[in-house]
Amino acid sequence: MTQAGDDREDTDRMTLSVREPIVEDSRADILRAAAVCFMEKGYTAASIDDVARRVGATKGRIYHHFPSKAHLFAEVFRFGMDRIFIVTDPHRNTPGRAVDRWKKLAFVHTRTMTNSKALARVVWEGVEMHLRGATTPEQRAVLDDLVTYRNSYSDVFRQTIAQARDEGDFTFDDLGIANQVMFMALNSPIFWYTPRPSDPADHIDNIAKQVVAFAYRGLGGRGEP
Amino acid sequence: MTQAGDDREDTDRMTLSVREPIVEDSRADILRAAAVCFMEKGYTAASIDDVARRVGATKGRIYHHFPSKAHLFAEVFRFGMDRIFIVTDPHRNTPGRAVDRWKKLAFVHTRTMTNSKALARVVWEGVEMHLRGATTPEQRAVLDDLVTYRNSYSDVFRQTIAQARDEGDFTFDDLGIANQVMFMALNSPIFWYTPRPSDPADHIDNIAKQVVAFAYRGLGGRGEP
DNA sequence: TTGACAACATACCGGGTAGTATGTTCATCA
DNA sequence: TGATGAACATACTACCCGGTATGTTGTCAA
Repeated sequence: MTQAGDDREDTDRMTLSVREPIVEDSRADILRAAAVCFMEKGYTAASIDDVARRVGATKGRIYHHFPSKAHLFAEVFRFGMDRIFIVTDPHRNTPGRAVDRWKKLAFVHTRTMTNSKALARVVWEGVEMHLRGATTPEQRAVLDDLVTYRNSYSDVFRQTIAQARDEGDFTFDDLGIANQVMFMALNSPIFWYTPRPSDPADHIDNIAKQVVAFAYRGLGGRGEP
Repeated sequence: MTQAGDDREDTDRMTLSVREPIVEDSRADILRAAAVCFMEKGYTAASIDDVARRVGATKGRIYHHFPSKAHLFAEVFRFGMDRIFIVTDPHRNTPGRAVDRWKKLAFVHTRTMTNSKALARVVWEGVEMHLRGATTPEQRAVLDDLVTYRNSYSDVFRQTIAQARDEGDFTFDDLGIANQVMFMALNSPIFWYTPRPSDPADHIDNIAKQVVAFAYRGLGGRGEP
């Protein structure tokens, strides 16, 4: 029941993999700072100097690790996608009814998005940039790749709710619309939730629970999740 | 039942009020172009020259009508809020159960948002800018005003769903969370819907209907809206 | 007819920013 | 120990963009 602690991590602590050379720590520091900067100001308004200032360094360090601002952004994007992929992976192919799989997927997804708000916002803006049509062709190529990545993640939910509908647990009309609205509902905390020190420990879980309940019923699920 | 046609207007046709001097047409042209530019590139990336180019003019014309980029943006913001306020106004204080009022409000809101996607996106980004903390104090003041405006609009829905809950037609836990998630669901088409010439005439209505159905059930409404 | 003003266009300036070129320091290894 | 290269910092450039200052054209009223 309580599998808490498996993907818990606050906004300021994100490590790449287990243990890597110091250079990777430096890189990770930059990625974290960049995530916050991009979240606070958006891609265009956030400057490389902003990111450098936040890690207590100068431009030189940034460009030593990343060839361009677009690449830096893309790396944060990928970093965020990796994280959300990893935490949902264990619940992707569990046996049983699809609706039960969905409940766990949705909850873990929402909790992780809310927990790592900065990364989630960068992923969001990355998708937005892709829809708008990124400027340079090189940037375009990098984003294409990542958006494909992100779409494959979306497909996991898409197939799950489709199957749940087939099994009679969900009721909705258009699958594409349902998936989009569901995602917007699940992701909504990254726009209106701001973590405060006074929040109790289970605050985010509580939010995620209510958001998932909304989406569950929105998709036509009966009873309480 | 079918009050269609009262607030229908496509994205490229928005007039200010009924009939005004030519100068106001020129201003309105700029506002329309600015809305599209801000939607396509975002506030920071969209330049005054972009807007000017879109109306087939130069910077001079823009700055003749608007004192600054921030003011131009604010005017589009206000324009969009006015529109959404106007179309929902007739359904705000109708007698009967709150849930019935909500149904009409939500549908008209969603349809209008989807119809005038550009304006809706500008309003969205305006709120975002305010949350991020706008740069200059003057810009801040203008945004404060508009966000208050937009919050008063949000309160209409907030009070409506609160009353509907009191009347036993809706079921949810936290009022604030429910309102936020509901709004995200209702507004979601402005992010994933792109109008195409091949769309049938009732396409947007159809989308709005499904989105409202999702939100209705998400709020705990029973049966079909 | 002329002055005055609206409604722009043109030309220009200054600040900020992505990106580059060039130091500088320090660890490692032959 | 000397050379090499990683990991930065510093200094600089080119460009874009918001804003301004000034020029031009048409209209309208006295």
